[in-house]
Amino acid sequence: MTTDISARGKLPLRERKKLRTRAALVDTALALFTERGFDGVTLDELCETVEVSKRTFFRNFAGKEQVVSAPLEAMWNGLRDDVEHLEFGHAPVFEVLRETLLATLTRMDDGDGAWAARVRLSRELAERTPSVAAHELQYCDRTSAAVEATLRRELGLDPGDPRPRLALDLLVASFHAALRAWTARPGTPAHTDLVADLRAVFAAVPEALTFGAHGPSGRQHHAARDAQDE
Amino acid sequence: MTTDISARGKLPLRERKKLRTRAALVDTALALFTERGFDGVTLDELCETVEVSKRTFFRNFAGKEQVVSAPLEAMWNGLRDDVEHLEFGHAPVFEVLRETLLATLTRMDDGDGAWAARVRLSRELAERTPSVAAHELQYCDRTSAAVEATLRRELGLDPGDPRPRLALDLLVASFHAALRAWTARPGTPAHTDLVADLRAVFAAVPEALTFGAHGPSGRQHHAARDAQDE
DNA sequence: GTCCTAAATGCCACTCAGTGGCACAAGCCT
DNA sequence: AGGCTTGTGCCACTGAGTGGCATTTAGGAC
Repeated sequence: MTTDISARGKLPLRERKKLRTRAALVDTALALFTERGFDGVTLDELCETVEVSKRTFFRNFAGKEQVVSAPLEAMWNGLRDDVEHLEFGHAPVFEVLRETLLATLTRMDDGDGAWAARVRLSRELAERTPSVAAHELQYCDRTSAAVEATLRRELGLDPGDPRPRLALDLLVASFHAALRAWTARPGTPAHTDLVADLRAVFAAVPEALTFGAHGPSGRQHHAARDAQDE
Repeated sequence: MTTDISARGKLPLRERKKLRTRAALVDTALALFTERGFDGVTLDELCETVEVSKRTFFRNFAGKEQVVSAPLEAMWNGLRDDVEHLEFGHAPVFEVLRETLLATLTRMDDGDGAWAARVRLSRELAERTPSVAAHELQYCDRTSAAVEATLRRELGLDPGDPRPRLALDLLVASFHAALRAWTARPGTPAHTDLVADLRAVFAAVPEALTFGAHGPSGRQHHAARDAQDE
């Protein structure tokens, strides 16, 4: 089977149909689950609405939870791929990863805010559905493990060195903090708001190790809130 | 119903029987799942072996995964409770949390290594069973959210301040890194080895933000390995 | 010790996510 | 157009998980 992508700039019909089915399942799931709850909608109902068989559903998604977390998984996949092509200079690895995640996140913007809208719905469902949250965390963890392996390989790091994984886990924690701040914003926050919130959280990272009950850092802990005025 | 604990230093029979049932389910599950895989043992089989009904199983555990992650959940519960009773001085919050987790972890040592043995089995199952790993991560995340709320309340922190959660997530990431190092040790590592590994990871934390591809930190990144010689 | 009540357990029927097998349909290539 | 590969739908099934309810067990009052 040859696929003449470069000549026609298009995926084969098979691939296009598959992507359309996936997208239809994601969008319909997010809408129905948001309206009636994750457990309030069976997969039979979802598949009937989209007019595919349940067997097809499971050919596209590993489980019910994954249809909800697909938008965020796409971003983590993007980060994993981006890190594969990174050039590491002398800068701290955490700094490089930070900029990479910001770039990856920025690139998820499809221009019409569709991705951001999906992520919002997905996030809200995750907050009220433990199994969805669990699935997302595990997917993220697995991606981090893959990225860690890349870092070790590219940087020639010792297998016992905990620093790469700590850096990655802090990167992920920052993203999750930004996501929480973003979904807590009033109204319908935009993609750019999420990027801004992530920047603000990154700015607060060094102080995560040093802030105290009463310290001289009081002025700076408004960083996350100030970013919302941009 | 009055329970005369202080007078006799004992839990009521009902509570004791319940704890015994729980422990039997955990130990049997860990043994059977380790031998035949998580998916290779049904709950019907597990309950028949322990001689309780499946209904009772679900009165004790929220799901099949939780019977595996129960030992670690006990530790996170301990940390959550310990943080409720913390005195915060002027030290950095991360430092206080660090010492608290070390104390909590140390206290999980029951003297005969039983808890550590359960955690090892649990950890190994989690590594080869995504749904177990997912459940653990979500439980941990939920506990972190509870601890974060305590920190905010006790320290009078702003709801938008990302630092407490970042500190907590870094604490958790450190524990997971230590757990991975510990289970990777040859032989049957002891409870004290886990404490040592956690100390070593904590020592590496500041550098997680600063290490680079080629930097002047090369000497210190053996901290995790040196701890294994203690 | 007896009796009553609260709490725990077991049994049962059931739902629904998830799986595997296989026939049929659709797309691709020559 | 024909043949082959890939994708889909149908179906039967398993096992985690749930709710209802009868029975058993433990606890407390007298």
